[in-house]
Order: sequence, then structure tokens, then C-alpha cells
Amino acid sequence: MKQPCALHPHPHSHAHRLIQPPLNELTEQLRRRDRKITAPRQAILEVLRRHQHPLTNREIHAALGESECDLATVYRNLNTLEQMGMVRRFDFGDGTARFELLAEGDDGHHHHLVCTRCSTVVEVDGCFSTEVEARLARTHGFTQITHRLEFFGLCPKCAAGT
Amino acid sequence: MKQPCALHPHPHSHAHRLIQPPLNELTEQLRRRDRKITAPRQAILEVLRRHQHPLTNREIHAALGESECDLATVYRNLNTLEQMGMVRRFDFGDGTARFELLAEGDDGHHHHLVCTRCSTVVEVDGCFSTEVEARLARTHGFTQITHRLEFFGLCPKCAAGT
DNA sequence: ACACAGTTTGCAATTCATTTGCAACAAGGC
DNA sequence: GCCTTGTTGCAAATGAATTGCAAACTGTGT
Repeated sequence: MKQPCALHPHPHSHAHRLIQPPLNELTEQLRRRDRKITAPRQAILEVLRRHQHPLTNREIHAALGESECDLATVYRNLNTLEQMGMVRRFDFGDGTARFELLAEGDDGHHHHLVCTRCSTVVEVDGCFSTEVEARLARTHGFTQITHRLEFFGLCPKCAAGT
Repeated sequence: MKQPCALHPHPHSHAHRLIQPPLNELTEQLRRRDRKITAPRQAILEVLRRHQHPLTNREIHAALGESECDLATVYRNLNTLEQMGMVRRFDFGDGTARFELLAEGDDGHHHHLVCTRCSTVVEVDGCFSTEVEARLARTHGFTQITHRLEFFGLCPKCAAGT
């Protein structure tokens, strides 16, 4: 196991572009600040309620229909809703964030299995790393350990249809 | 566990932006094509050999020094080297890819523990999901399952220095 | 040496996701 | 009413990554 070594500090610092686990101290603070459920936010939550699979900003924006608002507003509000803990961000590694509605009191911790051909997404239940995280904490002295885990594969249909 | 549901197919199709596991059939094909180790490629591998932690395209480009080449060339060659199986791409979720040198015969499968404050990276040995993948294959009928897993936390120094 | 095909490079321009500056707005206090 | 604060639309900017194109380079056959 290699020695730790700091990467070059990033010269540019886009607020949410920093390397961050889904929930850290900062978002924890913001989560407490009461924000209102404005019309656009309501509409976005509604869209997420309808499709219960991770959607991109653009997809959500497209699905708004009646209650259309600016794409920038969708971006801003999804960030806000994430901080409020009402929505969970996922990263499938294709460069665009995806969001899922978060049930009340649910920390939303689960993972996905994504088809690499047709992008079908299956939600995977259960999480496999709690004790692993504890081990890492012991081994490396890190605290507040979280993780990001997604599975990829070829779905039955795509495997057949080749 | 929810029903599978295809996302909207992406209208734009940047070659490597597709949702893909580190190694799929396509890269498997390309891996076999013999590509030469040109000067820039050599230099890039050299840089990766020096720093043995995941580096971004930009960091590598900056570290080239003497054997400077265009940043686009760095991007192109890291993609090529990845296809050749000489380099492994990692995604820490901050929007920029990072690369590590891959030892001969090593499939490079390991994960990282990243400090969310100072970006210190520790390589984590061992992988925890082989049997999980088998279970997913059984449960959902997916094949060729791979995964992407990174850990995040607060390193001892940052925890102390707060 | 010479020509030719295929690969690679530099450079500039482009794409795409995401963020941001700014002025106009809305709502809640005082 | 007026002031403060958060929100929105719009346009512009940022930043990673890709790409078109022409020039340079590689190796191969003659």
C-alpha cells in the first residue's frame, strides 16, 4: 500500500466540483438552513417522483413541461435540494450528474447496476462496505469515511440482442 | 428493488463519454491492436512512473518538462494507453479523470481512499465485491459485471489541523 | 533513395456540463 | 411603503475533453 501524497491543489475551485463524498460537514450545515419549496423546486420533485430512476438535469428540465423554468434554475435547485437532503446525486462516470428523489428519513444509501450498452439502470439493494469502512478507518486513520460505488454490466436484453 | 428502465438515449455521443466500465468489449478489441510507444507516450509513462499516484491530464502535461507536448496529445495518448492496458483511469467524482501506471500483467484493480479536504490519496488494497458481482449476475441476469468504487474521508492530518 | 499508407502531432476551434454575474422579482418583516 | 434576502431568467464564462485539419513522422515495399 502506497504512501499518501497530496495532489496538486486545484487552482480553480468550482464550489461543488471539489472532491466530496455525498454528505460532508458543509452540506450538513446547509441541510439545516430552511429553504422554501418554491414552484420550480416543487415541479422538479414532482418529475423525480414520476420517474423513479436517476435523471440528469437536462432530462428533468425536458420533463418539466408546463412548469418550465430555465435550465440554470434546474441546476441550481438540484444542488439546493441535494443540500436540503431531499434528493441524492449519483455519478455514473459519464460526466453528467443524475438525481433521485430521497424518501423522508431515508439516507438514500444504495447503489446501481447500469447496462453499458443501453443505460438501463437497476437499483441494487443493500450495501457491502460498512465493516470495510471501519477497517479503513483503523488502518489509515481516516475518519468520516463514505464511499461511492456503482456496478456496470451487460443487461439480459442487450446480451441476447447482440 | 425497482424495475429497470432505460434512460433517454443520449443524443450526443462523445466516444468515451458513454457509460462504460473500465474495460469492455470494445477496449478489449483495441487493446490487442498493437500501438507503438511513441516519444510522448514514453514521456507520459515516465511521469506516471515518477509520481505513483493518480494524476490528471493537466498534471501530467505540466510534469512533462523537457519532453513537452500539446495538452491534446496528452489526452489522446492517455486514452490510447488506457486502451493498450498500460494505464488505468480513475474517477474521483470531481469531473476530471486521473491516471495510474499499470504494472505488466496487473489488471490494476484496486481502489482509493481520498481525503475530502486536502485530496491526499491512499491506495487501498484488496477488493470486496467479487462475490457480490456474482450475486448481482444471478439476481438481475446481467453479465460482464464490473464496478467502480472509491472511498472518501478526512485524513488524520486534516482531522487534527481543523 | 522514393513514394505511399497509416499514425501521430500541434493548433485552433468545438462540444458539453456546469457555474456565475447581473438585473428583475417575490415575499416577509419593520 | 421600504428594505433585506432568496430566487429566477438570461447571457456569458469556465473547464474538461474531443475533434478537424494540415503538417510531420513511421515503416514498408520497390
